[in-house]
Amino acid sequence: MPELPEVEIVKRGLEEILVKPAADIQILKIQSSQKKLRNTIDAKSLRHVRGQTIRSLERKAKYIIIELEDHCLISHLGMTGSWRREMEPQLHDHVRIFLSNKQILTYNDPRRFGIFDVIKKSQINNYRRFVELGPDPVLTPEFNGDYLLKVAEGRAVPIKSLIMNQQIVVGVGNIYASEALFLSGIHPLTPSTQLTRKQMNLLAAAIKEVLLDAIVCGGTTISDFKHTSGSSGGFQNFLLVYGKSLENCLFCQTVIQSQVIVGRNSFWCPECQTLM
DNA sequence: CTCAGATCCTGTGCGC
DNA sequence: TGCGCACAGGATCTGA
Repeated sequence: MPELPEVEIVKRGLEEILVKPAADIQILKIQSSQKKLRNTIDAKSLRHVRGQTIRSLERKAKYIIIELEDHCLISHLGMTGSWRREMEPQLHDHVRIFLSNKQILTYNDPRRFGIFDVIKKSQINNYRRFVELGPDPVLTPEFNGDYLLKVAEGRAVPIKSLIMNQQIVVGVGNIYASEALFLSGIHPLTPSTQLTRKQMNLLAAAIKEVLLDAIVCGGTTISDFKHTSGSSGGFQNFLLVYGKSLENCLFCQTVIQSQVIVGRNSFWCPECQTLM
């Protein structure tokens, strides 16, 4: 479900609920389903955050961080995770946060590929899931063509796999990888080592552009991505190749191809995207 | 070390 | 209508 734009939209939605109201909001209680997500939620750590005031929200890669006084709540939406503000419980609710303003914030995740963790604020830079993350294409200027050229050295992987590797660059998932490669005219199977500086410049710019455009549109809803408010995204109406196999390329009318590349379905226009 | 493939889950949609 | 299968937006582990 969620790549960088969707996570950014959810983070902004949570900000509206938790940070924007004039009065500070405290956490009264957190309940966990005790079912395993990617991690097991430590019941003891949930008790530590009782009574703490919510300070701020942050997005790091595809993670959302809710900063409290001494602790942070860290969540990752996996494939099917969502946050919503609603009193009624639903199937696959895993974390329910009872707030001092009498609202309930719930993390729901049918496939349970998501993550919910509580850590001390002082430990955030040592948090194991954060230590090997690459630069953020939206937030950091160090992500550019020169950077991609440098990290591609000695890598035999197809370029699509390279840009989906969160150690190389964060936030790009299966939809936006296909879209960015289309925008930059690069075939997804091109070996990373073979791309020129010019192509890497185009690719870095395309990644930034597509992620920012998708944020402006409120993210991409293919089947179940929802804002915290319950509304859907809009970028699915502007996808150029993802999910469009056998349709015609918008620019040249050539039939769009698809193929599984390193385990993920991939889409491209064989005319606009040439294999080197 | 690098890489491809399997794996963790549930829900949905398709063909038969 | 019902069943079985393929597939889905991610990250991590295994074994070659």
